[in-house]
Amino acid sequence: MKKFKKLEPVDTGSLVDKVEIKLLAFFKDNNLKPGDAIPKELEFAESLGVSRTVIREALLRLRTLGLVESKKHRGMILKQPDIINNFERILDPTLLGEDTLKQLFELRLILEMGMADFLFEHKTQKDMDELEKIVQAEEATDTGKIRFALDREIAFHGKLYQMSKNVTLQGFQNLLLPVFEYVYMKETKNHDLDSDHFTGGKFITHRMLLENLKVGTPETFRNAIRRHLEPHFDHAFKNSNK
Amino acid sequence: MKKFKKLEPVDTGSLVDKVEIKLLAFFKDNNLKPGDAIPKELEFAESLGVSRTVIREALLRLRTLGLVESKKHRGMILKQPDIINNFERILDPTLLGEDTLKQLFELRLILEMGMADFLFEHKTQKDMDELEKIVQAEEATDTGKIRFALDREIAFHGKLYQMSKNVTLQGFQNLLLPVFEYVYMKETKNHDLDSDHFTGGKFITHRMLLENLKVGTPETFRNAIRRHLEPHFDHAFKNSNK
DNA sequence: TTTTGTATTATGTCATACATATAAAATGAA
DNA sequence: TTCATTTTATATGTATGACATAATACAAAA
Repeated sequence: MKKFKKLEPVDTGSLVDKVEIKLLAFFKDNNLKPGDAIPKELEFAESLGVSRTVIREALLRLRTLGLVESKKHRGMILKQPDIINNFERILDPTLLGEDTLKQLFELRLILEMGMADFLFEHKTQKDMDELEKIVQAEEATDTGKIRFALDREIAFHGKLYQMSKNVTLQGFQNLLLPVFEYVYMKETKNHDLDSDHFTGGKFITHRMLLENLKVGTPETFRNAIRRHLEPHFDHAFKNSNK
Repeated sequence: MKKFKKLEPVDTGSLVDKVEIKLLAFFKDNNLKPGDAIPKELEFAESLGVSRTVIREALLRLRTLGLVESKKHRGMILKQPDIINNFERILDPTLLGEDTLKQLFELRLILEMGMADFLFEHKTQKDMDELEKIVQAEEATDTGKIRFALDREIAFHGKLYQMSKNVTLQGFQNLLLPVFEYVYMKETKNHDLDSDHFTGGKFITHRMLLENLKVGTPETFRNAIRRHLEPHFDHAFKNSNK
């Protein structure tokens, strides 16, 4: 077979792709910041030499990602992209594959293990009081019913996320919540575990975590919550080894 | 003043919004999974009673989010949404506000603190050998130059993420990397710190982390990396208190 | 059998028109 | 002049129709 010189593949990318890149470059080059207004669709169309349709599609992508916001009928401005919000629409457990679900579940474990320092740094008395209430409420109810156990889990751990004072992290927690619920229910169903497995018995309870948060350090808290999450870690590792 | 019956506010959401919701419902109701083909634009347009323009915009959103993929000129299929990839384009530190940058930086600290268990669970000999090489390479070079210090940070910590065997987490790391670089450069510039502040001196070095990974436990490793990240935590907390 | 041509089809792009919400300008009343 | 109201200009939202183009299947030709 005769050898030919290599032939570079032609640029097959769509116009919209190119325009999107040009737009992003435009924002950067002009040092535009969130809140700044951007040119009109027709102006872009003219200066880039494409139809308004293409401009609209490129801008729509950026809008979908939250980088620009359209003030209806008045123009568009640059926006602080809200990373979290967009995920929510598509992060439906029923639309996700098993592997993705598993990874997101792991991610949640990682977040809870990692936020200890921020809890201790930012906690307030008000936070602690509220957490106390949550724990008291759950101690007052009868245990054993898995569905309620899940609700209590969410209340307690959700409060922790909130106490981190990092709204991006909180957004994440909301995002991962359906995934958590989904996997949680599957865990408890598949393996016929009683809820004690998660909230009581030999494991660290919410009460113990709360006390640790009062008198402990980030280090002691990490060790405590690690043991509290033990069954979930077990679950994550078990599946990873099959 | 005469009292009127309440007048429900009219639905002011755009057509595209509604269509997007309808499309998502369609996918769920028909139990469509990644890989399945979906109807054509014109079919949607007809059955939903709107123009092809609206259908296209709604579908474009879902494409931007990675939920559907368009096989050029052949149709569209459902896709496993690649959550991470899309955000790389817009997560440009120069386009983000200070507060978002700060939160993303914190998020990175949280991730590194939280992944210890997964490192120990999934590490392989090959991983450890590669990490050894990375550390040796950085020990062989002259220290002091901040830019190189940053490269070494990225190499070492990037490898850690990779060792977690969680690709979503790795995607996150890639996502957050520009933010990290940006904040890192600002930290070192603003406070005139020498790179020893980050890599040597009284702090935990990469070498020490590696040794810990060999003979330690998740618990000891967490404490070690916590001290390794000390200056970054300081930075995060300092800003949060002003 | 292999190659080449052709029809079909769905998305990509363009052009144009009109609807409509908003803000700014113009107008009118006090 | 000042305030309230109306008008107007404008940019996005939506609709329609057209054609280009790439992927595919299938027929025709070698």
